[in-house]
Amino acid sequence: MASNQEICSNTKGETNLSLEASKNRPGELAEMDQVREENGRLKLVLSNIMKDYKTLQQQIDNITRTDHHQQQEEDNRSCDDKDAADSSQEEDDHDELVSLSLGRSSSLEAKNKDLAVHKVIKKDEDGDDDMERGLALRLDGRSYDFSGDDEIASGVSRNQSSREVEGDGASDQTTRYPRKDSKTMSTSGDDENVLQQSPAKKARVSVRAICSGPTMNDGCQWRKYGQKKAKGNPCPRAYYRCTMSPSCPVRKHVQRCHENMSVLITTYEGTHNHQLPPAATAMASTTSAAVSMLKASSSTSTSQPSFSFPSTTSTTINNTPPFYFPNTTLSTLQSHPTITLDLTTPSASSRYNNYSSTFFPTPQPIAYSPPACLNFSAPSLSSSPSFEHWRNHNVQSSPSTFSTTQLPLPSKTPFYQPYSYSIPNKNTSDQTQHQPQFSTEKIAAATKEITSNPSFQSALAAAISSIVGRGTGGFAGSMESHSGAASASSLLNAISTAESSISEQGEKNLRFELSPLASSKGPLAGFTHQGEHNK
DNA sequence: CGCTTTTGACCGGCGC
DNA sequence: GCGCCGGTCAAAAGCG
Repeated sequence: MASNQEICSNTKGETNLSLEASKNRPGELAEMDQVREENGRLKLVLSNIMKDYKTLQQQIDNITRTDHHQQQEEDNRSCDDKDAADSSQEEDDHDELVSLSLGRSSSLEAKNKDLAVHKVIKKDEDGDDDMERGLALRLDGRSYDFSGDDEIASGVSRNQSSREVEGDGASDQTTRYPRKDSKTMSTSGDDENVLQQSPAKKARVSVRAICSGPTMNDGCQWRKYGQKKAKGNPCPRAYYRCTMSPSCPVRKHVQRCHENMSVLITTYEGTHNHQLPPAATAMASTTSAAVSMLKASSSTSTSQPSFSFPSTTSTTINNTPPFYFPNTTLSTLQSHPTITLDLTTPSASSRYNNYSSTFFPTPQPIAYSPPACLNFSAPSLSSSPSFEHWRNHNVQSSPSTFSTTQLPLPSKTPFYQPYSYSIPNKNTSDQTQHQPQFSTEKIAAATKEITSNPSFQSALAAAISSIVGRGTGGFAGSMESHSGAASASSLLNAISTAESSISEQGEKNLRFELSPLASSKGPLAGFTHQGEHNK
């Protein structure tokens, strides 16, 4: 607050000085006007930020209180009857999930989330400028995820907010991310400060994708600063740093999988501290989201040196459902929590069957649907598509299309419900009809438009990872309860980003797969895109 | 000429 | 303490 006033007074002072100067140099009047305008804008932005902050603070308080209350209830219940508590816990979880999961908006909160995300979409329909506004709204949603002390998230939010104010946030960024020389940066990057609170090292997001080029095009500008042979892989690992801002702490390293040379493993680390082009926003924000998830996971699940989704560790701790998403693994090995997205295998059934047997405390009696799959043929993308276009487009999907009726499991399996992210579900009474409406259309339309743009693959992968990761139970209920909207918005953002990315880089024959378990046990959250794009 | 890439050296963390 | 290893630096080379 004090800083707010300070800034305001400073801006006034600057304006006065500017007026003085303008007397002497009338030629600068226009410039002064600009400065004044900018000051006004900054004030507006500041007041908006403060408003948002207060709102979020209130929400965080509410969440904290609710959580505390729930915790007490659970404790009491466990004292009464353990078995009964387990079942009721499950139901409780279910109920909680209803409020947590997007699309299962039986609670007011979930409705709000849906609404928030809906806003994003609506904004996205209007073009780039509005997409930025959408990002601002997304920021609102995202902010739910993290209380003010979560700097990882705020790193993302900062990015988004800077977009929101169309570059005026740069000064803010400068304040938060003081420029450092490269020497300092190498050992204490900004995002390291961000992660200082976390006992673990920088979290990473790793993406495995089939890519013929030396790197995936993720929309960012990278400069190679090193190459080294890593142990166990004859293929050298290339190290890149983001060059879009001199102080940007983000690094990535790229390495070919020696088992399959067509597979490129890209690992991202850190959070961008600058504005990003649309094509890079999704990856940046979602990697940050994934990092946040990892951080949350590590904070709640410390007993295992390494785990993969689904993990019951966090479930046990948080009474939240374990995550079960194919081709995604979470590892805290080497003190570097890493979320890995495998976009290279259509099915990872064997792998994840193992997981299911390993991690699921009780047999899963429910026979799940076959892998959810989207299969679309896309029309040519002659003009830049919009979400309006996407939404208006009829989805040609099989009954087994990616939908909340399959993706998430039946009510008896609350485990997977957090991932029933059909975002704009307004009618909770008719989920099967309405839930998939948004997500399916959205994704389906996106797939139609999207070609085999590797950058999109990575971006969407990261987006999905963030979505998925947030439900892993690593989050406390309160966190989780708010993560869906933000994560889903990450997905949306990824899609919108892909839109722009594609329109810029138009490529052909997208096939994006995040295949689900083909087996009976998996909650099959997978979809396949097949689209064509004629430049 | 300026920017990027290459590549050997160096550094710090970690395990033994 | 030592060695291994991942990661980074920085000078040299390459490139447009």
